[in-house]
Amino acid sequence: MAHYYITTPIYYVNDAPHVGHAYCTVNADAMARWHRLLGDDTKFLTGTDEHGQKVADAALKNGVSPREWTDRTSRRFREAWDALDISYDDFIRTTEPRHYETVQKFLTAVYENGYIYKDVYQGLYCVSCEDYYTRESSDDGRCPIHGRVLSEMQEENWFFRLSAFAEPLERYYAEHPGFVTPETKRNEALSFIRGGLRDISITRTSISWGVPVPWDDQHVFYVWYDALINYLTAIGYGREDDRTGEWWPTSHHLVGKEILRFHCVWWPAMCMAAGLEPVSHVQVHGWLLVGGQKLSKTMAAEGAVKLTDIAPVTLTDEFGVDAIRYYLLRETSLGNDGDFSHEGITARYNTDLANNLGNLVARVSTIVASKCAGRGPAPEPTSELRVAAEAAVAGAREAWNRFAPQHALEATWGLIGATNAYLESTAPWKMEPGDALEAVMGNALEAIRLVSLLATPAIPRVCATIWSRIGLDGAPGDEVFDTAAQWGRYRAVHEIHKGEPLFPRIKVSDE
RNA sequence: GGCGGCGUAGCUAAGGUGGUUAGAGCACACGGCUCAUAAUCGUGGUGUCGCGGGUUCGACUCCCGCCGCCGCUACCA
Repeated sequence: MAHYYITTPIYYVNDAPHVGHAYCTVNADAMARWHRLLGDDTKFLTGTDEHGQKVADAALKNGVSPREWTDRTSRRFREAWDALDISYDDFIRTTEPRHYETVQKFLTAVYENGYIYKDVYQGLYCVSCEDYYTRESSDDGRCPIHGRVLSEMQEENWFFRLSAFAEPLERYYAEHPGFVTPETKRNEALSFIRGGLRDISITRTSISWGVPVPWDDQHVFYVWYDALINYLTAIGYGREDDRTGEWWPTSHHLVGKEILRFHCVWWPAMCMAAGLEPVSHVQVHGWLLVGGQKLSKTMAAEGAVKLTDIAPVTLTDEFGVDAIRYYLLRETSLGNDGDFSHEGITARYNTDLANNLGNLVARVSTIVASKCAGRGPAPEPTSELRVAAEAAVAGAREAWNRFAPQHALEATWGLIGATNAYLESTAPWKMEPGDALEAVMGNALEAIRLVSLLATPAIPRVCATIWSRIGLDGAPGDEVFDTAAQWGRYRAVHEIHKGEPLFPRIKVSDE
């Protein structure tokens, strides 16, 4: 059985979960669901990053221990993912013992391979920020936030010999053309590598909220350095339950463009240094941007103006989980930035979900109820709809496989359109009950069955509802895709339940 | 400053080792249908493919310049 391992970044607990996090997580979730549908042994990992000075500070400010603070803030992410039907298999927290163990094993390997050494870090330090700035990022020697003069500070740190990996990284990129997608992001990473790599300091003595350095108990690892290793923690690297051989290196990291460098440069170099093959694929996505569009009343009432101010649950409350998932997956092509707007969600909802999908299910249900005694008839072995269905199956399969939810959904909606057109041309509402009518309705029901199968990775909840409304047992994912996707599996035994509209139209008032 | 990207119909945008009428969706208009959530089906675009040059038999697609917007430029989750 094929293995499929996909990860999101672990989100920093000091952030509140927002639409940007949801965008990435929903995309990863859809891919995980797609691979489960294919019958792959799938592991979908997400989690929270909980170390670092800022977390310790926030805990202090709130009068609780870092542990309590992260328990509280990490939980918010799980709640957001519950609201979005995120089917993660594992939720990792960097403060878990298993993570400490893996990080220490991993970095000990790097250390023993000679890629970690001690040196003095010199930098411009802002006392107020408790943070370092580079010459370039400082405001002419002053802190860009506080405006005070930065002081020259020194700290003895352990360094990672990143500079040793410029050439190995270039070779790795050359030998693995699909390592980073899309290609523009791959080029960005490569040009960074070609621009020369400097060693990086990976430990801190000034703080204690981190993973201790096993060979030097005065130090803890710098957050980014322990965070990346979470992908290995989840598969047991360096521990008794080590299953790295099963899940690695054929794995997929879905990451936002802002953390490209860490995942496409640091991380593969770290793996090489530890004697491990780097991850096989990093899929970089762009950002959703909020234009000047009007926000909904709910959103406006919460003072939302930036994407990062919009809580996912605000959206699922207003539109429903399937609508939001659909919008996030359908509206933009992964890898490019996209627009996020209330109007956009409403438009997608009304046109694609209410008018096309919801209404199709409703009209078919009604006709079957009145003319087929409420029992769905069997499809014909051949039909013009079968041609459209097979095209949709092929298109969706191909798109899901290349990490293109937008196109998978486009292909799926092609079948919805073809089915609506098929009904127009056959006009079953004018036909007398009988074989001809039954054939038409059977074909339409079969198309609906296939639509709910193809759309399941994106909108699992409503697909399961449709599945049961057309009288099928279980859920769309119960049968392996290659079998389920074949035309003609709908049988003339199913009772149809009309039910309430799946997506009641949203009235748009012009203001 | 350096590197890179973007600019295509009212809106969102696809595409292309240069080559028949530049493909879509939304919105809009007209027509059909009335099973359906005022849904659906059909038809409808004289779009300077940012501006100006160049290469070419031919460029939206290649080259140069310009304008506008945006990223990255290392230890900031």
